[in-house]
Amino acid sequence: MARSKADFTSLQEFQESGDRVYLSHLSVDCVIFGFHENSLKVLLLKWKNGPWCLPGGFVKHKESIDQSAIRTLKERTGLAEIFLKQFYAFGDPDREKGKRHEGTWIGKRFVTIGYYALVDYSQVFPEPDLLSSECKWWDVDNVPELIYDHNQIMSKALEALRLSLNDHPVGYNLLPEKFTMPQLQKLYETILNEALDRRNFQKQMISLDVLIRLKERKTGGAHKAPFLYRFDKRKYDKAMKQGLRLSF
Amino acid sequence: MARSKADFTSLQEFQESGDRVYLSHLSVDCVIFGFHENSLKVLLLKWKNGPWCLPGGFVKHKESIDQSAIRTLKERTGLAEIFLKQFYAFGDPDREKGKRHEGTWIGKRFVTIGYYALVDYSQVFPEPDLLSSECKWWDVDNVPELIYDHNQIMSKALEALRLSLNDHPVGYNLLPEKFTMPQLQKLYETILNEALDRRNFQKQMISLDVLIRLKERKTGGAHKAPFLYRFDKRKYDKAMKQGLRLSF
DNA sequence: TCAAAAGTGTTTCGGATACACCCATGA
DNA sequence: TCATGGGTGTATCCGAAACACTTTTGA
Repeated sequence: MARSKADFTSLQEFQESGDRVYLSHLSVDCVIFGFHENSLKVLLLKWKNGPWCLPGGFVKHKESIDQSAIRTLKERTGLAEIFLKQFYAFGDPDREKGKRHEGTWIGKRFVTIGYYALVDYSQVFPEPDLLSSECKWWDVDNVPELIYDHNQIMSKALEALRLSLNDHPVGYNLLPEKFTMPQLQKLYETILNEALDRRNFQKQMISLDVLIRLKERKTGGAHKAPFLYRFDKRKYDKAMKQGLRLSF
Repeated sequence: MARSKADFTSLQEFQESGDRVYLSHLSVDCVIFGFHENSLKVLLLKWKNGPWCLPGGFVKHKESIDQSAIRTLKERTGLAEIFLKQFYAFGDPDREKGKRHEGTWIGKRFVTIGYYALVDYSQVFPEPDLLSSECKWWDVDNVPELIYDHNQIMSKALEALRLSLNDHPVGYNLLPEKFTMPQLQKLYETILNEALDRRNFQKQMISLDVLIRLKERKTGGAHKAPFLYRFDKRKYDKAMKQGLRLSF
């Protein structure tokens, strides 16, 4: 799939005729979550000589907003077929306070649709684009000041993710293919920001009936070797669709 | 507040220069729920010589999307300060299949943001507008075929409303100021589309701590006179903000 | 041999569910 | 007087939460 920014050869051209390729007034912002070293990360972008922001994009004339988010994600992480969820639309007229580029296409007012994504940290090689100088992971509870209302968008995404734990499993795409129960627990604890009982957690996860315990154990570490698990993709997807009833 | 359609004196003018007043490519659609005679109703609009649809509107240049939904609601029901919630954005490029007005402003592709509202049926006097010939309440499980993807939007709104019962009270704005416990129960049963135990329901509602039982009883009907209740607005609002943990 | 992590099972408790009896009212 | 709807209380059950002991491993 083509990179959206590549439709233009310069920022100036982009500012002058974004209209030709994209719907005006409408953007998509992605809160890309990853999990690494027992903490939840977000992928952020830094504008050249500017502030940090969420990776976002615009909506092409014949593209759905979902596709637009998928494309944005692909550009930034190289990943396809990952979990992506629309969570809220942000439409205050002054949400983009301090916006520059007055008079250009990009300088118009934009309503943005927020998506959050869950990706496998270890598979991602962050890359900046035409407009940005850096792209890297930040710890969710230590993000810098972001442009416009992006801090608020991120908070709302995190809140949506937390709420989703009550009726959907999480972990596929966020963890490596094989993982241990303690790893899965750390993930939940990190998202929820609270400690959980080891034994009750295990019972609850197993009762979801989306895990397969492998014969292997994770060796190498000190202490007793934990079992490895993987998700039963079919059952996992079913649970994602149907919804569960858990409580954290 | 001015009626949005009143910014133009004719449909033609509207088609030619909607741009002047509104953001292009962006609309708002409202699923307005009411409760009457033990069934859940939606307020629908009929285009002149055309199909039924959800009341919708466009977003003015200096207006938030929320304000736009509030305005739309006001136009249709005359009501202000009622409960309104954004639930999803619909952005398929071909969601408006069969769209007319090719080449005009209104004929462009629109991404629409869905809101649902809960209103007191008895306070509403539906009125059509410039573009529509009829405006009336329909039973939610008996709506006609709607334009574009509006049936889908309505379903999604209903689903969102059902889900919200799990963590938020409902009834304020949807019921008259004073109401009986059986009325409240009917409301829940209607939204959830299932029967609930009378005694357990009452216990659950009282445990929410948002109701005030009045001295009066509802007289006039046959049989034993039920108590009247009203909501404790302060506690109700708090519960709306904080969220509850119920289960239906 | 010991500290630290991981595997597993039992008890307890509270909230949800199921259920029954009495009361008021108009027909 | 009786059918219908409304008010209230209690027993039960299931799932969540609390909790303890054993096993493995490298240091």
